[in-house]
Amino acid sequence: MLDIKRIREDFEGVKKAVETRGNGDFGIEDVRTYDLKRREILSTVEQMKNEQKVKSKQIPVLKKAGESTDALMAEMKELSEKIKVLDAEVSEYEEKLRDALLNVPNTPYKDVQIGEDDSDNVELRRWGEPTKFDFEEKAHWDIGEALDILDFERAAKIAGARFTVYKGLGARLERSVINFMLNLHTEEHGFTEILPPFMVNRMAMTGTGQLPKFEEDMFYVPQKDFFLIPTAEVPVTNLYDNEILSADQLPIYHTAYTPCFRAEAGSAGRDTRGLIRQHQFQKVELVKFVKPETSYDELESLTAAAEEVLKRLDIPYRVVRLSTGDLGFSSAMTYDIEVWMPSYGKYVEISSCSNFEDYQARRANIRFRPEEKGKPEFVHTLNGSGLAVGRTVAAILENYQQEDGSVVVPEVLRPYMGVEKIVRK
RNA sequence: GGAGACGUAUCGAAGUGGUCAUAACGAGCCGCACUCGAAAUGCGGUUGUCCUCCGGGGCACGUGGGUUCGAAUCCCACCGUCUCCGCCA
Repeated sequence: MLDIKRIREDFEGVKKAVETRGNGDFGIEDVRTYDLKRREILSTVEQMKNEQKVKSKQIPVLKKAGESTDALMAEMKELSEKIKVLDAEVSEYEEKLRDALLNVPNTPYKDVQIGEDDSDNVELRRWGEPTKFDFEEKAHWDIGEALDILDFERAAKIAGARFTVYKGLGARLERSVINFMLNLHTEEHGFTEILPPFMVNRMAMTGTGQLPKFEEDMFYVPQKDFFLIPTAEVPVTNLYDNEILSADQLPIYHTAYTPCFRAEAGSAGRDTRGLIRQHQFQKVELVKFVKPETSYDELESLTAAAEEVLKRLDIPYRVVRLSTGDLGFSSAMTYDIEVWMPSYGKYVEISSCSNFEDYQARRANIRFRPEEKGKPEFVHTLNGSGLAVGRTVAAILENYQQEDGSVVVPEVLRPYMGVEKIVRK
């Protein structure tokens, strides 16, 4: 969430920044109202509590001296009642303030171009050229079914639409991609691997910004009030919630492989075929906890680490910077890496690398002590896919397909795959 | 799932209704003294947050409620940890 003090001091500026996302002002006017109201009552009740504290110390003294405390106790009872009423009002406004604040998104970074949606995203660079074929290329779902390595029909029987069964070398390809990515990030990019729970509680979901606004996008386990994680960002970022880290612990780099679960509410009819949009998909995530002054450099290196996966797989991609209108709720700036997908005839998102600045850290209360005796400050958090595994598999199948229906295995994956080519068995 | 114990600062731990929560006691850590240096010893320091008319004040003993003039202390719920039993990959 945003710093309430910043909203107090620069209300118009913050409001304007938030409004560049479209969709109005996200109730930021209410934030100001509740904040004012809360502070007004708080000052009064705190004075009364001070009086209560001072006077109640006289009671044991009077008792010891054998004097009557009746008059004082009666007076204190009255005071106590008043405090109770005002305390309830303070809590009420505090809760309203927090709710309102949780529904205000992050303010975009100054470098982010103002725009309405993804059509205003800016392409920053391209790597490689879109793959050309001298035969009629097929989509990955057709390739996968023909090779008997992807089975969408049987997945639908046991779970429903938007699920996939991987089989044989298909399952092995998915696993190879995961291991390749994890090894690259841990061995060459300095990330420490985490294997987190795949379900989290409400507080974790709120810490990274999925709740309270996006509950309908999540799979929910009512029995325990758990949510299936929509991304490893949630468990991994919240690893350090309510902690004060020491300065020499930073930066912290974590990578995690997890399945991700998304209800895909409201996206019916989009990407209905293949691996692109699933209720469950696998992902290797990159998460960073850094000092504020370094976070934009860290965003560059995080993005570079994710790009490196596609470079080594030798698959063409491009990097775009999202406009204010396309930016995720908690993000201040995001680079999307988009992979060339022949069946779509265009670049498709395969990673989203974001700097959340202190927005998530404030929600999850993740701080660090700048120097020995210094006051704790919020860290900056970043994350990005490194990469989405299903989409990577789809991109491999499509970009490496051969005229005879087989798929050549990218060089770097061969040690993991044990074969150079996927052919129909 | 059943029975029980526990949750206080960096750690161990005391406090079981009042005027000792920055919190006893012990350890750790930081500084100073002593020393050629170290150990030992001695002295001092060592939470966070909110409000503020910048004088000061409020809150926090796992979390949230309740009782009371007053709660770390009594009551209720929840969360977590540990032990025993049951079940189980």
